[in-house]
Amino acid sequence: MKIATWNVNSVRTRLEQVINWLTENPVDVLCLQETKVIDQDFPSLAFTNLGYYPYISGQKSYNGVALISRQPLIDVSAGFSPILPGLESVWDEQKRVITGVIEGVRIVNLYVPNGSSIGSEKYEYKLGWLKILKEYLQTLILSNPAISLCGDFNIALEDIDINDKVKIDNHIMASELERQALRDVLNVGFADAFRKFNSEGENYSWWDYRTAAFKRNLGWRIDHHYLTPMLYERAQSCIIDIEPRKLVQPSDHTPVIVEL
Amino acid sequence: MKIATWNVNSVRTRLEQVINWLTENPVDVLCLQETKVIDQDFPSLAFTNLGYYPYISGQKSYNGVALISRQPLIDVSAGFSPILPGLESVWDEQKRVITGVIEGVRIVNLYVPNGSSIGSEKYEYKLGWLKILKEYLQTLILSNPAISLCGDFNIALEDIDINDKVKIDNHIMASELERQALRDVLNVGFADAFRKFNSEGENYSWWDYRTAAFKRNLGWRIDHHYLTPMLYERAQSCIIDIEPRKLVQPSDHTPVIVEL
DNA sequence: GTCTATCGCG
DNA sequence: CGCGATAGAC
Repeated sequence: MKIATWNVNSVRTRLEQVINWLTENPVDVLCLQETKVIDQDFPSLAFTNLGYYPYISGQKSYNGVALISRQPLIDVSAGFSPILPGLESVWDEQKRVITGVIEGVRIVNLYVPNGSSIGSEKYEYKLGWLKILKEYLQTLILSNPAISLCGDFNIALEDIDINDKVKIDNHIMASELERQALRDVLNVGFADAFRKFNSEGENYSWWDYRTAAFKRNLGWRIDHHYLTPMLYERAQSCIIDIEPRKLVQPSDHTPVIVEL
Repeated sequence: MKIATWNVNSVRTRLEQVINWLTENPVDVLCLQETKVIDQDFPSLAFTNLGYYPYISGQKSYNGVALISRQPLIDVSAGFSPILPGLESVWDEQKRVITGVIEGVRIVNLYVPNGSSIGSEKYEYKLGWLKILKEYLQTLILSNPAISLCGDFNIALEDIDINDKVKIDNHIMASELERQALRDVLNVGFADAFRKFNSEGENYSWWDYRTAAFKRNLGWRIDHHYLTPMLYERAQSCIIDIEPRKLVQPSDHTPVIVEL
């Protein structure tokens, strides 16, 4: 089973690229982030025409996640609150979480808040959101220990995941508090699929649109697949496909694919 | 000599279409309106690469005119004030006039104000502008009686120039005051080149983007070539090329070409 | 740099 | 409907 994660930075603007990529790379589940579209305007037909089942959770302008699956998913839900019923609904105003089950594997697709800058209100929101995420995963794992967690985490856990032109010290997406919060999430029982197969640097999934970052390979590895132990053992490969980032009018992120 | 007028509704957005059209239709002078770009950002290179000489007068966002000539032009000037030195400079804030001479023929390229709605401030500006235009042409004609006047006039002089779905009575671009003002301009000594060759209705140069106007052929003939007597006698043809209006992302206007 | 929403304009 | 400008996000 192949699962891909891709922050497409507007599914409508990127639709042709996404459809072309999915045609060339017929993964079982494609996890999209930053779809930037309300559900009624999501271009579902383009995916159903390809034989895929789209499950979507979107909002206007910002955020938005989707699961595009070759087989129907079961136990699909969006947001934290279906799993954490007591939760204040404010945590689900931003559409950043969607999950469903295929062949016994629970796929969780995330768009972690960016955090803007260290110490900002959005930074606090990001840290708080990661705390909720931990509870969410702790709950999910009780009923199904096979979880494949992926998405745009907006965090690079190790310095090797960041190009060396960046002054990492207290940089957003690399600060100790963010890394600590993410490690705390992963301590629920997840391991990084990419690092099972590759311990090299200069493997990035995101390059800023500005300053010709892609051409100079000044990227970050912030899009991840994290697997619970059974799935981690089962994983056959995890690769970053940089081809879509080379196209004209690309997303600033590129797909990462794990094979289970 | 062939002269074309085309309101391109942003020369930058339409650049590929304009270059393709000019390659297929190598007219001697292409008169553009609504270039919507300041002079330093005008895509001159695309035209010089084709062997044309661009003469431009633009502003940010709105208006903007250009003469694209196969031969260098002489006596080029933009705005009314170079010809009417006493004029208040406010009449040249909007870039709507450019002129130059080729083979003894003075080309005048206009983007007449739209006028918004009857009785509005913009309507009064349009009427005032046409008064200045008359003085401008009266002055020009003194030193050169061979004038080819073209552009987007935003006025249909006769009901036959307007599709019959429009309630013409007191419609902007068809009101009696606008028509009177334009007739007054033409009385300086100009005749409509198109009507030398064609007396039929349903010949339009502009179709509103809204309400699928082009598909239903609900157009207006508001882009004109007006000629002083010598040139009118000399005119060989005047045709409207509706092909560019059929393209994807077209201008709402299409070229009109006169052959002298 | 790129994308979205909103606005003025036509 | 489609263009450009602007503001906010990332």
